[in-house]
Amino acid sequence: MNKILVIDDEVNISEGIKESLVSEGYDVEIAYDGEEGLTKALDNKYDLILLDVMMPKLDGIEVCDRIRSSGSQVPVLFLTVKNSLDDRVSGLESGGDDYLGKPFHLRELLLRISAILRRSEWLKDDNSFLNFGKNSINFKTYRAKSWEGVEYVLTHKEIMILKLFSENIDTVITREEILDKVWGYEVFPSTRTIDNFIVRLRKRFEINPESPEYFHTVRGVGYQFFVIPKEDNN
Amino acid sequence: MNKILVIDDEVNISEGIKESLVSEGYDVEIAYDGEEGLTKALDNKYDLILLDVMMPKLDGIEVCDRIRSSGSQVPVLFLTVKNSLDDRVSGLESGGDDYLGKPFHLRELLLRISAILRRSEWLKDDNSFLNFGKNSINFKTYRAKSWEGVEYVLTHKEIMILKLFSENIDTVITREEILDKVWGYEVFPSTRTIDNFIVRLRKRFEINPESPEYFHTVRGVGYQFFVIPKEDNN
DNA sequence: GGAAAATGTGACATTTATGTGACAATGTAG
DNA sequence: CTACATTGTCACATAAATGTCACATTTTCC
Repeated sequence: MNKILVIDDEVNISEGIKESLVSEGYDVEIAYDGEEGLTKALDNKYDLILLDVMMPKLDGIEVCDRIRSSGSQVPVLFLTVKNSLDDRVSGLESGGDDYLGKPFHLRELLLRISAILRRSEWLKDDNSFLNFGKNSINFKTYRAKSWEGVEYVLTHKEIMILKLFSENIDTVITREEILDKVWGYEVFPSTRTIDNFIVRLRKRFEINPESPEYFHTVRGVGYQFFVIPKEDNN
Repeated sequence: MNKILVIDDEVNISEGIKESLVSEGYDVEIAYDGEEGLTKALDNKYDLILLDVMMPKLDGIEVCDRIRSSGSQVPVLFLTVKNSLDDRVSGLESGGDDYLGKPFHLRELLLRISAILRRSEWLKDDNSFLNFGKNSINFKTYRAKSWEGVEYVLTHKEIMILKLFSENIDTVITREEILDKVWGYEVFPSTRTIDNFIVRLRKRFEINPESPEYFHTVRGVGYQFFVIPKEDNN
């Protein structure tokens, strides 16, 4: 069950939200000011934080900054009053967080929450390893060891692409699907970008990048990843 | 072809969306207010509904709720204006809906639509295989095994044509239909091209390409594909 | 605030799936 | 049986897709 922390000093709002979320099956806790919220958030046990921007003591932006500087990557959805949306919020928004202007449709809130959780769920699964040939990838630590024994620390996008491949071994994946899953809907890099990431992966993990064994091109469509099963030489 | 219903009272927006979607190969209808939209939606013949939240007469949330309470599970993608007012707490039930804030990038809209349709297609039926005689085609991996045990990696067009056949077994398909479905509306190769693809398919999958068992010519019209059911030799 | 890393873009080289046309074979109408 | 239209088949041309690199831009981290 997904755990959500609501940080909002307006009791009727936070209680209302809690009630709705609970009835949707979420596990919800409330904090009534920034300090309390920050303390709870640092427990690091939530899947999502709903954060009011305007609060006494410690405002939402500040709370978020501190959460981030503690190293936590938990998604934060800001609740802002219309027109008080200051620039700092929109800046943060692009960093993976989202915001919703108050007052809002409850339904819209629910939709956003489920969208955010759906996305963050993706990297969380514990299929944390991928081995192909003599290469191995650890999705939790972002580390990889290539066939020639070189250790790499992979970047976020590299890991995401590998993760997508690892979940769709053998399947032809279109560039569009890769964009959807890895980049999301709101950014539109050119499809050449994908090709470039493939090039990098090949350089690292293919013995002959020119005639790939694992990362195959499917002309006119996208890419396809096979794992050639390890031979058991017992 | 996927049918999409657009419900939006802003004519320039809905027309614009329609135009783009049509050029992407979707079949689109528009409703200009909630009531009309609801009526059409209840026909239950759409694969996806794009629904503006703010509309006269009957707002989007209400329309969606009524669609849901009619028992329909059609995916609904809301188009919401960020910061929109109206804090009415509505009946809520998130049936796999998504939302998109206006104004939005056209490309983002298209991506979401194709993602949603892909998802619901997936649920429908797993048409990822085709077997005829001793041949087998895997549409996910683009691989095929012929009757004589040869493995082929098929190209995109080959797969698309086979897919078309597999969805229209026993039906005579005209060359024009093949062009529409496989090549789309914006390219016009000569119809001889199709014949060539048929030749290739026959070479690969027919025991006697000269007297085909599966890929039949229908003179003056097009082609027709049968699957001769596998004999169970118990 | 600046350096380093990550990501994105565009130009150019390379590859190849697709498309074309010539000609052969085949079916069909009269 | 003949003539004409349609389709089969092949070899080859080519436009479009991808590979590749160097550099631009953005983000991250001290």
